Amino acid sequence: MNLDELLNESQKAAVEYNDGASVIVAGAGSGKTRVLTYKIAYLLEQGMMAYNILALTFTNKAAREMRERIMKVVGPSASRGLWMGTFHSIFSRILRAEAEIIGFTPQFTIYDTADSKALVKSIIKEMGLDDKVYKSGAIQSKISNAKNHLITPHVYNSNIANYAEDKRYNTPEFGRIYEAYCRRCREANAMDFDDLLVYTAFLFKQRPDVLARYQERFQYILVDEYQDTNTVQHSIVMQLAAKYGRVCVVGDDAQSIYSFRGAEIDNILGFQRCFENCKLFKLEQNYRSTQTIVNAANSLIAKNRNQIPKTVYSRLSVGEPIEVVNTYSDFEEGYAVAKDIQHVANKRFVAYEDIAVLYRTNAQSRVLEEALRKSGIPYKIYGGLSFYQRKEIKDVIAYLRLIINPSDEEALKRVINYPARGIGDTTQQKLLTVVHDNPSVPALEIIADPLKYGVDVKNAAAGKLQKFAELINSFLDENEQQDAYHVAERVVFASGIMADVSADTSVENLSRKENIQEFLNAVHEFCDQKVNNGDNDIRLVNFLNEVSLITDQDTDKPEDKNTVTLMTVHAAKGLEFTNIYIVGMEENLFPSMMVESERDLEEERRLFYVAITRAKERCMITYAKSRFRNGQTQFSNPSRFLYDIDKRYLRLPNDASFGGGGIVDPYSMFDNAQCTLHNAQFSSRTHDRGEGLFKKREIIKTPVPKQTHKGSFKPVSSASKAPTSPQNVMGFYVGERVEHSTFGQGKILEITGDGDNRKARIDFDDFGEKQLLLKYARLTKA
DNA sequence: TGTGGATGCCTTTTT
DNA sequence: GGCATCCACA
Repeated sequence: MNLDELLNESQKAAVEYNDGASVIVAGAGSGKTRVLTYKIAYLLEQGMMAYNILALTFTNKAAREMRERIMKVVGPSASRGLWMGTFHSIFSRILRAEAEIIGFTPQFTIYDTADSKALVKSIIKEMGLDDKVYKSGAIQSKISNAKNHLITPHVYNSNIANYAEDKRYNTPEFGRIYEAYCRRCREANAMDFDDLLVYTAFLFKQRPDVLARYQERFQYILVDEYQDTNTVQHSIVMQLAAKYGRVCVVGDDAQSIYSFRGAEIDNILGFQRCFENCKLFKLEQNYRSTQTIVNAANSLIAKNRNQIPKTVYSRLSVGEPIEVVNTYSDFEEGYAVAKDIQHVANKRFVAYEDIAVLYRTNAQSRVLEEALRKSGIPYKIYGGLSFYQRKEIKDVIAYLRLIINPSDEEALKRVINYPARGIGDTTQQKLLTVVHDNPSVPALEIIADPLKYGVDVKNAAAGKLQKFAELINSFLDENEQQDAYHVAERVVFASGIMADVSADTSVENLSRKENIQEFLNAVHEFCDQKVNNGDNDIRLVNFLNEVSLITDQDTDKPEDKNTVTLMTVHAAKGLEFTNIYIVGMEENLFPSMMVESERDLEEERRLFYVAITRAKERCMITYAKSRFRNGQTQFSNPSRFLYDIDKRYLRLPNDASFGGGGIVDPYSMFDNAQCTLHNAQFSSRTHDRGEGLFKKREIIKTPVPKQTHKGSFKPVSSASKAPTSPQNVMGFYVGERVEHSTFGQGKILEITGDGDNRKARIDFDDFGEKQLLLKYARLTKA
């Protein structure tokens, strides 16, 4: 391995320094994975054993790809035993090995977010709290947030300030919910995603002997995407590296976009201070994008105050400017993108798979999808429901979970009456009360003989419970004898799931059946692969351990090849495409409406930075004047971020109009003529191109009669065509003649109110003056 | 106990 | 607009 031939100067320096701690700040497209790969290869070459190296990533996909690359460089045998995986998978492995120390069994279940929410919900219900005030989703994320900051229920409840704060927000019982939640997880022998990290951190903290073992084991620690680590992850890395200090973290503060999940950008910003003589390496040469794209992205991110100074540069061709396109509506935006895709595909011979359309929110995908479909462009949408989140798959998995961990209450609740076996809510409630009152008795034992344990049910219900217990027990027996595939197959048929799914032959049910079949195939494949690798331990428990941490990102299917990719900007991180389209570049969408602080805004800007830097050769940015959102047409201004990019790198929709400090789009003339109303009522908000432009909440909500919307917004035939006249979409103005379905024609005398409360006083020819709420009036222009 | 129409909500989401 | 959830009923 000759590093001189493989790496540039700074990459090589970063690879070769291994005496102590280091941070590698890797700009977008600077060969970060390459450096990590060769660093590990280099360590192996220097004589370090593979099993002494720990490499942590955030996704299974990243881990797998890096493992494959390392295997190619050093060969399979040298890389065998490498500890490479996600934080969650590595630490769940450690926790299973040490489970008894922290009061779990090695078969503990991993609750996904849906399980956590369901548990929170039942706790709220059992505590007799109002679920309108205590929303399970919000409570669950607050619990997650507390855990991410290593705040246990005990610590939380010892701080009176927390209680005062919760009281102020009308949720004084949060602390008790949190405590109950942790207790119930424990009783169910279950950990949520956060617990996998939290328990690891606490285990190391409380048991120096255990920590010492792992410190010896992991002689060298590498962490990818360090800008995305949260407090717990940082704490674990610190503890493991404390003894030898041989740790290397890699990341890019400019691409930190997960603070809403607890990621702390300060972890990477301040990492150097955590170790004495910590070396800092910067990878600044971008090998992905044209100079124009890199420069444009730099000029954007320069507007952020909080960052590690660096100069990313490209030595590839200058390339063409980023094209900024505005359209009247979101529909036309979709067609503008589709038209351009056809252009680059036909004229420049760019393959569809080298093209991606990126958006801020998943909700934007629908319109784009429609435009691409009607234009005959093959596409694939990332995100949405993953295979393992589908109801029928979760049902099957719940049975499997119950087999491995009969205390798993969320799984029990899911399957006890699915398929329907006459065990209704009341019976379940009565049963669960007794289960909770007897934490030392296995739930299955109570189900098998409910009357003996005082479950307050009739004989008929007791019999149904008994039968259910027998079913599960027969699965347990099967699991003693058989491999994962045979158990899963037996469950699918004997539980009645297959019969239920086969019962009706509607289209959606057909796919449910296929999904279950596909799931069985996946179990089979898992077993095959293990056996092929010489590992004959193909018990269900092994399959389940893997499956609970798997996501859809990991399942790339061959039939998805050569299609345009549609995804959120978040999902695009780490990927690259020849052509990138960034759509919906509007105020209140990108940056998001939810932005509340300078910090939030900087994160949105980084998100935009991530989006731009996905492009290798060409990037197009679009924004629409009107957009159908949450059932309403909303109007918005171009994103402030467009003004952050040095305009030397942009091709603007109307160059002449750009100089004055704001993008004035061609439709604004039209706008002024039609929207006297807006001028009169919102002049300070909509037409002030100065500071007012960037104020929050500047969307004008225009109630639109539903039918009319569809008719008037269908794009004509091609996207380039001038926009169709938006008849009754934009709102109405004083003096205008209108028509009402009951009152006939009339003239608007006055318009008052805001948003949904907007009213019009109308003088009808035949009915005289009436005051109508625009929201309901269904007026059309006469 | 299961269903259906009304009601409410709504960013991003590596595990 | 779309989806999940909930209460009212059969």
